[in-house]
Amino acid sequence: MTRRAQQAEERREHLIDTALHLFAEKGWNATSIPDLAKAAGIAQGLMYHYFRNKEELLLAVIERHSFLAELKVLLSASSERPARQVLPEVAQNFALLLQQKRDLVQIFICEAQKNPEVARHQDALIEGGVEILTSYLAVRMATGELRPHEPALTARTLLYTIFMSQLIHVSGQLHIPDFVQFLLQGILSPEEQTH
Amino acid sequence: MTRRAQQAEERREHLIDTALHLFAEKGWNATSIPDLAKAAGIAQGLMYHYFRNKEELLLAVIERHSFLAELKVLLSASSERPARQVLPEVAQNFALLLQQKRDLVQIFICEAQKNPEVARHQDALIEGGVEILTSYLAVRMATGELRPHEPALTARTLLYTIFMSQLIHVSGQLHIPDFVQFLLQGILSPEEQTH
Amino acid sequence: MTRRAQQAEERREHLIDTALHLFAEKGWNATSIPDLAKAAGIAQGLMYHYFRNKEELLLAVIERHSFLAELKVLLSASSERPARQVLPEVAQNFALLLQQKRDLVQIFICEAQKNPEVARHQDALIEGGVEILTSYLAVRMATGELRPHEPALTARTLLYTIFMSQLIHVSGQLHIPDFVQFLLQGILSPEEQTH
Amino acid sequence: MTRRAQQAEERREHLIDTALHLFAEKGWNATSIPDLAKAAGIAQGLMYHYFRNKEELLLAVIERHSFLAELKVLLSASSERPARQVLPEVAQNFALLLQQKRDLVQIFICEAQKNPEVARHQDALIEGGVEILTSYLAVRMATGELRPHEPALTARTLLYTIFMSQLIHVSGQLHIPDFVQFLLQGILSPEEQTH
DNA sequence: TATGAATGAGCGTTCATTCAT
DNA sequence: AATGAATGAACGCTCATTCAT
Repeated sequence: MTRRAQQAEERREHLIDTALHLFAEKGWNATSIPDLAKAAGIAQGLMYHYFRNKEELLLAVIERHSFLAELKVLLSASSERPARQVLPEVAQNFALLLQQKRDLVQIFICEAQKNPEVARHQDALIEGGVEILTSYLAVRMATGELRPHEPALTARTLLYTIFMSQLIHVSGQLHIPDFVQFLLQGILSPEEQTH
Repeated sequence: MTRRAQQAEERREHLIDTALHLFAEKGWNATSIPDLAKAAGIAQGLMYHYFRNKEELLLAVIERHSFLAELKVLLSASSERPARQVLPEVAQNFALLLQQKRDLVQIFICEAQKNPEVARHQDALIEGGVEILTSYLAVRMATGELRPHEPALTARTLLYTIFMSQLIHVSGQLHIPDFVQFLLQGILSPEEQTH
Repeated sequence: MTRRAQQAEERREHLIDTALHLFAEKGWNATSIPDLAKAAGIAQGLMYHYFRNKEELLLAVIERHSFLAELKVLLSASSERPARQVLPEVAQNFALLLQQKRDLVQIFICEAQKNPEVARHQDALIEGGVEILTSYLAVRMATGELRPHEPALTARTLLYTIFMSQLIHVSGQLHIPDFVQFLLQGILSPEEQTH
Repeated sequence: MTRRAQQAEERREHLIDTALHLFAEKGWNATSIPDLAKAAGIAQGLMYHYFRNKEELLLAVIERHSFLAELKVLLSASSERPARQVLPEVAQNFALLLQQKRDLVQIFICEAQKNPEVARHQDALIEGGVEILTSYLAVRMATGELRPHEPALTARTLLYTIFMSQLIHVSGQLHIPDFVQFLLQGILSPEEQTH
């Protein structure tokens, strides 16, 4: 890669990162190209050398910052370790990831209903997360640690609840370790339950 | 009230309802006053006879359509009836209510982060729901139907999960009766569990 | 005059007075009918029962508050009294009148160039003043108190200078008694004066 | 400076000049951006590339066309030449300057009371003129050409009167050479003058 | 690659005015 | 006489986008 191409690539990334913050803060619609150009320190026109238009920039932001990969790593718990150890970790890390990616999450939530492409990404992310967590739970069910039940339900309950608790800014708080314990009580095999 | 004033009141309501749909569909920001006026069949200028500006219209929409009252009725289950009967009903009805109020829910989620007044309304709604459901669960815990645990956790888990499942348009679906059964397994007293 | 007609007349006057202040403060153009109606405590529509439109209101204000009559009284000095007594009084009273009528003066100055009808009124006022003051000076010239000269010049100098000093808000001030003394005496040294 | 930048600069100046005329003709408030853009032959939006808003355009007009410098040159009469030669020239040139700058004068008079920044400029102009003319007169007083008096009074009388005679459109006219002669000489009969 | 001048449509909002009540 | 609902044009201004340089 030439020096020039490298610089261009950096500039592109910089634009995407700037856009991420602005889109999250004010929404895609309310973020203007002048805003963006000023925040990124470039001329307005230059935007259109890197992206066809404002919508493409939105998609680029989402693709660039989508965290499906991180989410998969995070949720790919070693199937040998017990759920009572793994789930609290997974839940906490998931909450942390959402916090780090709060900007993108906001964009997803607001823009998904208006833009089908965004909705596709959102769907892939959530279903990807559900799928991999479900697999893990299924294994733990097979080992007998967890009682027989529909593991996708557990996965959705865990992910949805934590997602919601991060999404909305409410005065009440969800204490995640307690929440996981609570979930576990429901799904552990009777012989695993110690109280 | 004169005929004139009555007609005016109806017009006002009609404007609010029109705005509800458009705001939900395209977002508050992307809904223009010309859009709105055309959809409502009035002149643009008339909007400002009824509302000081576009933001006040948003707040009027939220106040007019806020469903805290309905939510409270819905969640005010008779404390004498057992949770294993009541919770499935409550969950289903909550999901139905969210579906009916989908437009408002979308507005809440998108606009709450940009508009503190909207955030206040959203918070009141959610915490109101959590509170009342928590009370019911506490009673059922006192009767011994539910095992001792933190009832607010159950309330949040139930409401958040259903909320999320209505909020996002994903390919995977959450089957609500199964979800409630799953939750119940975790919180019923051992002697109540029949499987 | 019936009671009703009296009330209507009062209302009309009240509207004119309200308009006078608002027009002077913000200009005719920048004063809106809603502004005016609110300030006068009436409904917008009522304005149009009393005045055909906004421009007619402007003309009504000017006609109602034009002070040509007062000006004439003020400047109609007894021709028997000497100018060295009369002119200081006249100047001071003229300045006072302008101060009282500051609102109307502002309207004249700003609107005269855009509205020929207003210009007509302004012209009548100024030329009326000049004329009557000139007459007085002519008499005093005939008596020999004043040396032979073009009295209209004196009249204009006196009126214009005081008008300007009231019109503009400058940091420097004109002391009117000194100004009149100065006018009376001229500025050349006696030995320079050749006539 | 590149060709582009030069053209831009010219456009900016052209906009200012166009605005000067329109503002003077119709007033700042009554001059719309569409008016202006059409008169200048540009798109409306371009205005905002050159000026932050309509008020900044007004200030740019005033700064660009303010004639304090010209006024100072004009009034900086050689102190060695006698007032009876100099004052008529100064008065005539001042009147000519006001005529050339009629547009700006109109703007000053109308907008100064509503816009403090404009008022500041107006004050600077008038007081600047008064000051420099006063200095000259003081010198001529010191030489003995002019009798002892307050020279600022003469300066204000001369400038104010000429200003007013240019400002208002009245049927009567002020003959400037006669006016200056008159100022120089005073109006009392010699035998009435007591000093 | 990068600039920023230029466009024209569209924004939220205000307005003078009309008119049914 | 008095109201205030209703209109539609116009306002100041911002926008996404284009393009000559």
